[in-house]
Amino acid sequence: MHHIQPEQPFHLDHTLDSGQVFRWHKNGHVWEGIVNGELIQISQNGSIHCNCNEGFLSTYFRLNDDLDTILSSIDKDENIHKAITALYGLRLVRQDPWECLISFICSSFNNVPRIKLIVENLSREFGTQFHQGYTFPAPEALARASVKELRKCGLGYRDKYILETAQIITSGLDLKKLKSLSYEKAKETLLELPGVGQKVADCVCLFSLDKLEAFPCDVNIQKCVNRFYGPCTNVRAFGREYFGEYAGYANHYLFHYHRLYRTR
DNA sequence: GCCCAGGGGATAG
DNA sequence: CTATCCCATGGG
Repeated sequence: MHHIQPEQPFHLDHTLDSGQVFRWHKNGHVWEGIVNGELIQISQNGSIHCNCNEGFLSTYFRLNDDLDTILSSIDKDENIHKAITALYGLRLVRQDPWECLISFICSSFNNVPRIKLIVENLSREFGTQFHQGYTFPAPEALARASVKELRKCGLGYRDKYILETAQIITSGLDLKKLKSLSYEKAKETLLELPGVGQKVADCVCLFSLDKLEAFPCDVNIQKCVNRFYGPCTNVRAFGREYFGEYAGYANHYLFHYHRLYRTR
């Protein structure tokens, strides 16, 4: 077990319970998740206690992002200010692009507990078993699955999206290479995948491709923006222009705050 | 039982 | 281009 005192503001519960990741579960005071094929155990009691090294923590939890500078830059009004105050230390996570893509295709017209259920089912059925659980399925494993097998995981009508997207990836689309493209170009590529629309593409850009200006727009964010900032036809564009280069942080603070307190 | 969920695709206008 | 409609499933 390592004991680490982060230099950066870091609130573990807000970070892992905010609907950006789906393979983390809290047992008592310890969060457990399978990342890059390994079981990570992490808790926070003043300092961070974990079975991983500081390099992993820094990469996965984006500890090189200067959160105070970022939050200052998005702290534009009383509404976002309340979310920042309530959720201070919430960090965006740097996920694996493939896992992020599949997870958010599953997220459409779905709720968080059920997204978690589906992702666990997929991992159990198509991942690789190791001594502490199942890895997230490789693209090849999903690409050679049958629609019926996928449907058994609870995917519903999304089964074809998952299968066809997996087949496109295995036939030569390297998601990690999208990191080197601009936000617009990366998103354009993602939008060609079945089951990927504006919202899912923005989530993949924000949570796995380092495109911090992405401003995913779901029904919650739509309601937030309309209530706080008035009628708005293009919420994505509004978010990017209003909050700036770190609009994605503003988006996630608003999203989680709205979900916690159900401010209809 | 009922309502709804971090939407996307197809179709019509 | 925008407006509807439908989609499977199970948590709350």
